Order: sequence, then structure tokens, then C-alpha cells
Amino acid sequence: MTETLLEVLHRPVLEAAPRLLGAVLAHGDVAVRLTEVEAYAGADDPGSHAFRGETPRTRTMFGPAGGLYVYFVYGMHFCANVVCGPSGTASAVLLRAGEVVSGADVATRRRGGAPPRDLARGPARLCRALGISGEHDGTDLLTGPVRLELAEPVPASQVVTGPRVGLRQAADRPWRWWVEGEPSVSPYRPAAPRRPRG
DNA sequence: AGGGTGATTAGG
DNA sequence: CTAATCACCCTC
Repeated sequence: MTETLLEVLHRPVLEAAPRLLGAVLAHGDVAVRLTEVEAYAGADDPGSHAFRGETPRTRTMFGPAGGLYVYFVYGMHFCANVVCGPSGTASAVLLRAGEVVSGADVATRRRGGAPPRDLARGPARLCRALGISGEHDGTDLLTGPVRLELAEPVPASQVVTGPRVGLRQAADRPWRWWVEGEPSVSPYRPAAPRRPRG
């Protein structure tokens, strides 16, 4: 394959995201083949953490392509993103789900005995299965402890697109892609409706 | 359907 | 400072 990961990550994020389907994310003995991703378009995207500009939390997203942006949410979960575009911009691809292709024993232990298809089915589960946490935020996916390796593109006929999961802002943008028929794709969950205060 | 858990942000 | 929100997962 002539195409490199960095070349892919420098394309517009709406092209880069689906191109990452099938790529393999590895940490230690565990490796996951990506089956579901979402694009976040930084300053152009009200749904992105980076929409309101750089903060300590979002600093990694404003760094160079190939960085790993890990954030902590809901008091207990980590989620992982691949940083795209040149430094100073803040687009990223959220890694929503994958199929464990190596180290299933370790991943299963970390995931409390979950069945194989659930090991990395969801962004926080994926991080848990791979042992990714806040200490990996800002590391480089080409040289750091967590590596991402491009695979052959998944044929377009097998790729499905739809709305992103769990967002209230820009919930209509169909910026999620997954591999059709993959049991590891996370279930669609619309954002919780906001109740009027009373 | 509802709870857990804590960082981040908007607002007084 | 307080209150609301949050790119989620688990159990019931």
C-alpha cells in the first residue's frame, strides 16, 4: 500500500474518517480493527469539544495529525480520537467501536468478562479493552505506546453512514460511518432530550 | 428507565 | 461560588 496514515489524516476529516475503518489500533498485546468512527470538524462543528476554541482539555486536538486525543467523560469513562489536519486546526475522528483481533484474553479480563462482540463495542469500552486512559492523551499514534496502522480501504459497498451518537448539537450531521453487518458496531442512541426546568 | 461519577462550562 | 451539561455504560 502506497498511501500512508499521515496522508489520510491530512485530508478533510469527512474523507479521513471513513478511510480509518478497518485500520488496526494496538496497545501492548491487544489490537482492535476499527468498525465504527465519527468525524468532529473542530471550529466548524458545534458538536466538537474544540468548537469554542483551545482549552487545556482540547489542546491535543489543536496539535499535529496523528496525535491521540483522550478525554474523560461522565465521571468514569475515557474515549479516544485520532487528531487530523495540520497544527492549529482541531478536527478529529472518534473511535467508536472495533473488533478485537488480538489479545482477546487480556481485553476480556479488562472488560469484566464481556462477550467477544461487546469487548470494544462503544468508545469507552474500546478504550477499556485496549487499556487506554488519560495518560495516553497527546501521545503519537505512529511512535507512541498506542499505535494505529492503516489497512486496505473497506469497500464502499460495505460502509454505512448515519447521524452521530449522543449529541444534541449538530445532531443532524451524518458524520458517523460503520461497517455494515459488523456485530461490534455500537447500538444507536440518540441524545437524551432536555427536560424543561421546573 | 434510571443511576453512577467527576471534569468542564455558563452564569450570578 | 452554584448548577447544568456531558462524543457513556451498567443494571434493572
